[in-house]
Amino acid sequence: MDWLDRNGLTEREFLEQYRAGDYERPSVAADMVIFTVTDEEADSYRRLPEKELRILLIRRGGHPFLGKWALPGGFVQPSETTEQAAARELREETGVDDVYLEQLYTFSDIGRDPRTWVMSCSYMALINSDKLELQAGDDAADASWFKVSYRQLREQKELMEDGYVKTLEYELKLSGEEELSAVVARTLTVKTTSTSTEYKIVSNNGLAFDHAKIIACAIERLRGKVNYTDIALHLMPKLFTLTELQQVYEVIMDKELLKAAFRRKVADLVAETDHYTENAGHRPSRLYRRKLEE
Amino acid sequence: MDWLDRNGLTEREFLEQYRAGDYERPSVAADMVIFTVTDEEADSYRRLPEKELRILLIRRGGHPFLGKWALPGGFVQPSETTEQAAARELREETGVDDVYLEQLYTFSDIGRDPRTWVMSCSYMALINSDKLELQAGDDAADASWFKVSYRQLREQKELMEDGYVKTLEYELKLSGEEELSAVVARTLTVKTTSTSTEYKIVSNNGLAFDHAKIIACAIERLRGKVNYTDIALHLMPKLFTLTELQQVYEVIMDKELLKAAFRRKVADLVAETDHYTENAGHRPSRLYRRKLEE
DNA sequence: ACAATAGTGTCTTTTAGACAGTATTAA
DNA sequence: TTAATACTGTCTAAAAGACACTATTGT
Repeated sequence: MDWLDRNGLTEREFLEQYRAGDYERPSVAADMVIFTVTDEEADSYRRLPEKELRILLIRRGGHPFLGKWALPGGFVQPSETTEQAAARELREETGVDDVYLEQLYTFSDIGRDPRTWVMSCSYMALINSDKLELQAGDDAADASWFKVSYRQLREQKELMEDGYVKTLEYELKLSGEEELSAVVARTLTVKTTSTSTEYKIVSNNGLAFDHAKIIACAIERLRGKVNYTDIALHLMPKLFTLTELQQVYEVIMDKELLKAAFRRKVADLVAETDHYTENAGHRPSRLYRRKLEE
Repeated sequence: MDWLDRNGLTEREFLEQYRAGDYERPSVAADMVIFTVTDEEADSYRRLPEKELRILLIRRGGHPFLGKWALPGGFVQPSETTEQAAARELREETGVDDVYLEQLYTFSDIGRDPRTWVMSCSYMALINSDKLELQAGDDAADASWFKVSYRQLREQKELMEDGYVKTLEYELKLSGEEELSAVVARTLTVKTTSTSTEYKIVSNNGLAFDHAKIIACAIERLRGKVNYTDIALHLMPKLFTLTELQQVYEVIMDKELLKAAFRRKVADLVAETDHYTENAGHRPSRLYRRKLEE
């Protein structure tokens, strides 16, 4: 059936004569928060190394934000989806393919890019330290992994006639080649009729664009999902001990967990192997792998 | 400090001479899944009316997809964020303002709009039946509320060398002025190294563009959040009974709940009032309102 | 021997599920 | 009186939190 529109055109005829209007269009970038977990140097030969949560940043070589650190990313091409663009950037930046990738949020504040109208469709990637090794031969001029810390600083609640406004301030600290920091405020406006959340960058030291917001968004998503999905297992190497897995949960949540309860909880996310750690300076530990079934 | 780039320009100079490149840019639309809950007619004077979950669709008056039903939405202007665009569309379509609004996902499949390169930044809005009343005087030519049903049809698991692929098919049925239906498949690819999810429209009867996917995404978000947030309360009028609230949870989850457990669970999301239902043909019920604190 | 981690057992507390029983209204 | 919903109490089962105890290694 070929329906005619008010000009008497079929759909095919309409599409043939269609020309994109002259109205302005935004550029759309795919920006990525790439997480990994690395080992800190151990204090003593007996002690286990501590885990660190790290993200990849790239020092900007041109204006705007020359010299500041930005998330890896780039503009989406007409021949690809935002997800494909993110995967492409990931490959270009880290040489890594086939990893966990999840869309986070699309940021579109006006003026977020001083050059022109640019939206950022942001993604989170999780890669494990195994894959990180390969990345030795990357050509990214000034890319570097930064240790992440994200802590609540302040909480404030202001009552209104019709509800209240709650402001939570978080401090984001990134330690690596330089020390970067930012304060991001999450404002929760609760009214009888509606609820809305807004993120704002309160202060920013060394990060480009609104990337502090994007990083905060990624950490919150990661923290939220860790407790009810197997997402954290994408940060683990092929074989790992349950203690290592617990350390990863702890570094993500920034909170200590009880061993027995933790093991019960992850029991059906992992499968045991017959391998053990060796030469650890203490009792060997069974190695596990991610369980696919279930 | 004014850093110079490799061409010896300060940031201000750079921005002054900057001109957006000639590369192609996408149009970005903000499309909305607007949910509300309405009462079905009661069978008997004693019986409570059943609740229905409904979304707003608009019949397309021009190509492409002439005559098909589409989500309310429109292109984002350079002077607004995607969220502002969504709020503007919502106001235009329903006359309603100040409601719960949440960004869902940005869809960017190539060819999703046959006219040109268009991404859709999708939003979910929840409005209560109180506000719906006002909407009488809307001028939307062919807008109509459709009852939503979304049920799993089939589950299939295919083992691979390196993991498995699980396909879940859901049937989306929309009943209103017409009967629309679509089957959306969620494909979960689980490999040792990565996990990814993909949505695909298997069949589609009466919906425009990839909107079946967007609606499926919205329902899944709504279902996911109902159990651990107070999101469902945004679908309730100012005053409501706990049974009504339970009906709303049930119609969202498409699942019956036990009364005692339900009441315990929502106990600290609501505040009791001194009002009661009247003339119900049975024992009156206490009316509650959404609790803002906590 | 000992310093460290590995791993398990069990008690308590909290939360969820199940179901039955009593209460109250309009017609 | 009756057909309906309103509301509460209590038992059980499952999950989470807390902590203590035993086990095993390399130096």
